[in-house]
Amino acid sequence: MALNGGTPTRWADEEDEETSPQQHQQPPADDDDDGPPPGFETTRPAASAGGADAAAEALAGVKVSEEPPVDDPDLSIRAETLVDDSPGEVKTVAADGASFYTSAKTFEELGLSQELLQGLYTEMKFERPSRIQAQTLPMILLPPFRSLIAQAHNGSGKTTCFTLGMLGRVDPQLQAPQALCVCPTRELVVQNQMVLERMGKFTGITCTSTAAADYATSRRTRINDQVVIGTHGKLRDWMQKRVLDVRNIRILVFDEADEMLKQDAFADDTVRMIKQLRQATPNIQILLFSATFNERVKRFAQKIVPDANQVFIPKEELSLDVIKQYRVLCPQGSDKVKVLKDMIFPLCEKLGQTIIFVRTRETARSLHAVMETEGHKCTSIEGGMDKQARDKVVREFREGTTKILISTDVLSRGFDVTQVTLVINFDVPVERDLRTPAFETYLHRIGRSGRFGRKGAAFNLVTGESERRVVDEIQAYFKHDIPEVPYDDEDKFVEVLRKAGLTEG
DNA sequence: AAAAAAT
Repeated sequence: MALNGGTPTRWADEEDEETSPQQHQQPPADDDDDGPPPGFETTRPAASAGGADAAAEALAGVKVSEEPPVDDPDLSIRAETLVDDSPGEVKTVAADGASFYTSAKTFEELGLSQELLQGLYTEMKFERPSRIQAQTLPMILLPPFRSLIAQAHNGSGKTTCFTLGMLGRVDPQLQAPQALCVCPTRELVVQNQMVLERMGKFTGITCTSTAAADYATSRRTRINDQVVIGTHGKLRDWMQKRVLDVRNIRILVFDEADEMLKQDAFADDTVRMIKQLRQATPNIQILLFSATFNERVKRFAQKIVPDANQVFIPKEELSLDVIKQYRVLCPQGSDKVKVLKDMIFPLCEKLGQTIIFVRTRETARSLHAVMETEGHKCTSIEGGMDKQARDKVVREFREGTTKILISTDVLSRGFDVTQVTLVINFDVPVERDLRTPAFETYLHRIGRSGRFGRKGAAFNLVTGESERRVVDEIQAYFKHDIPEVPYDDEDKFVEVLRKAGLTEG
């Protein structure tokens, strides 16, 4: 592969329109093998992570004194951090150890265009930055436009951070791709494009995506849109075919970044894409956003983007308290279906919308079939379906035409439908070995409910010893109680749902 | 064995 970095490739002859006064160092090309598997475990800690654990703990109690509009628990900042005496401000020392950032109390402080501010206020109806936005937007939008690894809770406004980041950094006069956003699923691509186009409504900035039909057929068309959003397979294809010209890309975003850096095929593509873009633009700004970064992925991210500012949340504060979580012990597998039929479906009209997560595509199909034959109306989605069918199912669910959606983990991350109040884990989330709990997946799944501080509940349907242990381990990991609800007691179900705030009476 | 791509 030409990408293998034995020699530090720097195309100094390439035009460099970067306004940043600070030339970033080329990341030390230390045995920079492709992909995570070999060099992964032996990674040295990133510079800024040295002693950061202690620092993070010391700072766990730091609060921004002014209440943000979104109820977002404490963030700890994994770069060196100090707190200014003046109220309402958090000053964060940047990864270079010299400059610092002050959290933004208003959107006005961020040097945004009038058109962009108008989009925020009139189209998005935002008033002030949420907590994660206040902290990260200055890092993203103000010189020297450093890279950023940021963790924030589900439903706390991450999308706004990177969407605004992209819009804010695009030069509206330059008709060429300048911002690139990579997502793990088609559904997220569509969703992010919708958000970006709303927010940028008055800016004239154009956006296309791999889910948009225009480019899907005509391969030779060159993309002129300033923002490009896509899944990585198709993006790589576009880059190879030179449909997508990367020479002007100044900001590269990975949504659900920990997923994109996992040791699957994703990671390889992600690392390659970063290397390729760095060759074109050495000081490209890279943003890695997710609600979850386990320790391994975190270290890998720090290696891939070593000069990044970093914002992380302690594990204990990750589990969202607003989402009430329960376990339902079902003696037989068939009792899970009974719970759906007897408890969930009859109540669904009062519940808002429900997503039922299953482990395999086959279960999604068969469970859907079973419910339909019994006269229970619902839809299902899995990655094996054709694109039009997927789009249709999602569209109907967003419109509220359908109330109950059966899904594989294709929708476990990022999918944002405000009306979802209930999540059912028909199968508890497990890793590939089918025994290890998939902690991150669990958090993302239940995070489909309780968006932006609204009510939410999650039921884990449990059959057998192995599933019970998985729930126990999830409970212990997040230090969050997952009490039992009897599978055949309708009154208890109603009571629990009422307590979770989902029904009135 | 979920997911992504395209032939």
